[in-house]
Amino acid sequence: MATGRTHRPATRSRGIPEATVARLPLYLRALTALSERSVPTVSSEELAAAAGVNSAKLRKDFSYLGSYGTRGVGYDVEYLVYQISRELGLTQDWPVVIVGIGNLGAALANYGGFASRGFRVAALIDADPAMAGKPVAGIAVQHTDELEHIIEDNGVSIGVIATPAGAAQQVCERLVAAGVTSILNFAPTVLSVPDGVDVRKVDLSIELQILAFHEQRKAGEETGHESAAPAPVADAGAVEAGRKGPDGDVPAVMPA
Amino acid sequence: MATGRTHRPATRSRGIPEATVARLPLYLRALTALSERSVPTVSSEELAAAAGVNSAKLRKDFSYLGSYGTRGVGYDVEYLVYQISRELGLTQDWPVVIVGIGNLGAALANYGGFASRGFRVAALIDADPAMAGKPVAGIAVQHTDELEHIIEDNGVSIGVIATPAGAAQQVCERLVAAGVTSILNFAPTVLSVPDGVDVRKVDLSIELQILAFHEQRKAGEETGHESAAPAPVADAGAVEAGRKGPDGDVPAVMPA
DNA sequence: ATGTCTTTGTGAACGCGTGCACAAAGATAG
DNA sequence: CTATCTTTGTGCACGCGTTCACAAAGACAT
Repeated sequence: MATGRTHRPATRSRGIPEATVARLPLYLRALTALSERSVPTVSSEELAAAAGVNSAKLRKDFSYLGSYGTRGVGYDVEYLVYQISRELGLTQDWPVVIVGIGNLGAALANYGGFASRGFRVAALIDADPAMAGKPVAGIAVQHTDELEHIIEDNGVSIGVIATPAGAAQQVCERLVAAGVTSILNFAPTVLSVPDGVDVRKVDLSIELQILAFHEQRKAGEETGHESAAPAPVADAGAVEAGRKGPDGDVPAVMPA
Repeated sequence: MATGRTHRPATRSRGIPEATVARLPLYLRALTALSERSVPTVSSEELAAAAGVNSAKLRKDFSYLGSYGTRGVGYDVEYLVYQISRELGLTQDWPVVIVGIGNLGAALANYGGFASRGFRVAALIDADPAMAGKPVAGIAVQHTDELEHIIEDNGVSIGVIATPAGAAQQVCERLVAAGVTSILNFAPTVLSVPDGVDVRKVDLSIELQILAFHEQRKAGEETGHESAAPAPVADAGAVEAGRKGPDGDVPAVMPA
């Protein structure tokens, strides 16, 4: 998982567990694919396989939405697509602003899946005056000065932050002050926001580090240490990848 | 949270809970910042605030690594940076390949946080012959034909998939066959992999949909429906954002 | 050396999420 | 109409993760 919810500790929304909400988009995607192939119905087993989850879990997830299946048959694909879309709020239009049009921001602006499913890029915003007016993904970039103006005029409630880490908190505060209540943060920083504002983060660096942890573990087991004692460590990994730094006792100095 | 772990149901690695592993990078980042400011020690309270978590949780997390704190004082910043780095496997070099050099792939290649902390972009791979040889982020893009060759020669065990959804599973299989055992997937598809291979996914579209769900909920509460009954729904949201589609009973047709 | 004060490390309780396993419900055939 | 077969919906138990609250440990002053 690349993100983590912030705030809202156990405030299960309307009885639908957070874990279930996080899977609904997955089901929706699988269902949309079936719909395009004109498949009329699916069983929980088939759909679960397509979404990569357990069928019992899927049935329980759907049970939170209501009884939309038919016993002995399965679920009506079209109907379920509609119900999930509605539950997720995708039957309405969500204008979104992207702040920080660097490599990543531009990539996001160009991302096709963005436009689909009710999301619409209302504006691209960047602090660099040289960027202003330049078209990215067919939309002219606007200067940060316009931020509040844009949010209010378009009724934007979802903001995407793709700025450098240093600027993220400040941008966040301006977005929130202007009326944004949901933020998707790509900057490698912890954002602090007032209650009522949702933040989800996507952090490449964290994901890689988690993978590295497991990778190291696999390599360690492979070469023999079964580690029952607290810490044999010290020479973990070094698999076939040559290089293995001077694993001394001096704290490694970490850039950025 | 933007991603979700796949496989490895309850295989707690070496006694360190998965949830803790996922937070270690967060602590490391906060600690690194402190280190750069030459702060010698931190209390669990301070560090927890910086990382955006509960102090009790942080202490319990650290307790899985060992007793690295001093009661009455706190934690030695440098020492902790080193211990966490070692635990995460960041004291060694991790060559990484990025497959799919479109907008996103290029953004990832240019991402600074990539190079830091032991990760090194070993190669950029794309299926488009026209891309071959073109430099992106100072590295010449190589053709997909070279994939197996590159993986083996560089001892790559971590792969990043930034291809279109349609190509992801196939690329994944080739990566795994060539020896990659950890995959970070940016393509909006469920990847199926053999046991022993870790997959983490980052999915923009899913994140937005989760935000939309909560956003809709907030808007609904605001305008009055406290929803005790199963489903008053139907006119959720439409806040001040003008547009509100014909919210009829015909299943919405979803592009892509 | 003794006492006070701060902060860690953890035992215990609780709640959420998952998965099993089965009863209920409906389709379908005879 | 009855029997059989399929598939949903869910009660229940279990395990992980979070949080509280406090005892133990060490620093520091006297």
